[in-house]
Amino acid sequence: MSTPLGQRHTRQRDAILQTISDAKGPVSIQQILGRAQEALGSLGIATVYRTLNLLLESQRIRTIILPDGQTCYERAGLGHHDHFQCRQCRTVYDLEVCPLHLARGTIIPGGYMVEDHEMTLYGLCPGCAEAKPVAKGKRGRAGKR
Amino acid sequence: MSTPLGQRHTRQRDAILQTISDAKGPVSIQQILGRAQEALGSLGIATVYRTLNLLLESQRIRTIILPDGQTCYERAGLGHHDHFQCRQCRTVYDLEVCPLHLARGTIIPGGYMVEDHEMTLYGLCPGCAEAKPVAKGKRGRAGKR
DNA sequence: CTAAATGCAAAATCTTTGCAGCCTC
DNA sequence: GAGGCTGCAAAGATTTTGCATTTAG
Repeated sequence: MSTPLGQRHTRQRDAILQTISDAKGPVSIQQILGRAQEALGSLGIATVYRTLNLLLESQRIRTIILPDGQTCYERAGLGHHDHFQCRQCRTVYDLEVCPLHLARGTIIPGGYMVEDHEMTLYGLCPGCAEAKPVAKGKRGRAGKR
Repeated sequence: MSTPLGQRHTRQRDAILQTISDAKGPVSIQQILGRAQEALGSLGIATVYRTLNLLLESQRIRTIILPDGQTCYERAGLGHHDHFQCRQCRTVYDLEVCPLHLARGTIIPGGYMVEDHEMTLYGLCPGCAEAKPVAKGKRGRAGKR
């Protein structure tokens, strides 16, 4: 009861938190498992789940559930931000600016008083937009088959 | 190949689709099961899942996964709309107007080209706002979260 | 050396599937 | 009356938990 939880520093926890911190947006459990396994050589899925729950309890990470149902995790304390998922590479990014201009407390049509929101935007990320430069005129079908 | 799927009309399917149609927003499987059971007396959860999948395949309903992970269903063909969940009664409503003013194709800071979005707003619905008329001067439980 | 952490496998959830009997058409 | 539909229970899939062994401090 006195000691602030006898948490120990292990390679596994290190790798898991590092994986989340290194990402530029929310990452899924499978991504965490895969990337951390690369760094460790081996890692059990149960350890990942347990570690994530520990990190959640200690408020070091946050759960993000995307509209497609994918459960992801990201560092906590980043403040409000929306997410962007690229339709091409499927990567999820954190957005720096919130495109919704709606003051907290605003009442919108229907009589709803808005306090907060969660949003995921979809489209093309810079990398994919560059790799696939619009397909307006010609060969939009760049060597796909 | 000629008949449009030998689908039959049953009390169960009727009740399930009716439940979804009657709702003013997305409803969860448990809500569907509960409400349809009230109307039918009995109903197996497997039938609900099977019926929902049928309705999904025939594009009569659509799946909505809320940021809290809850999987809900709503009638299809309603066009783009965002959702609003009341913090008080937890009900999810369809919004008639989209509060995000962002033209399709707009490139936002970070270089992301936005095509679409999914958003859930949170706050107080009219009913709950009325039942709980602000708590400004009085025992305001300020800074709750 | 002691207690916490890991990893495996079993348990708990949620969703899908197999099958026998029921009910539309 | 035939074949689709329902309901139960078993099978899958995902996440959590129990326990023996390993490991941090």
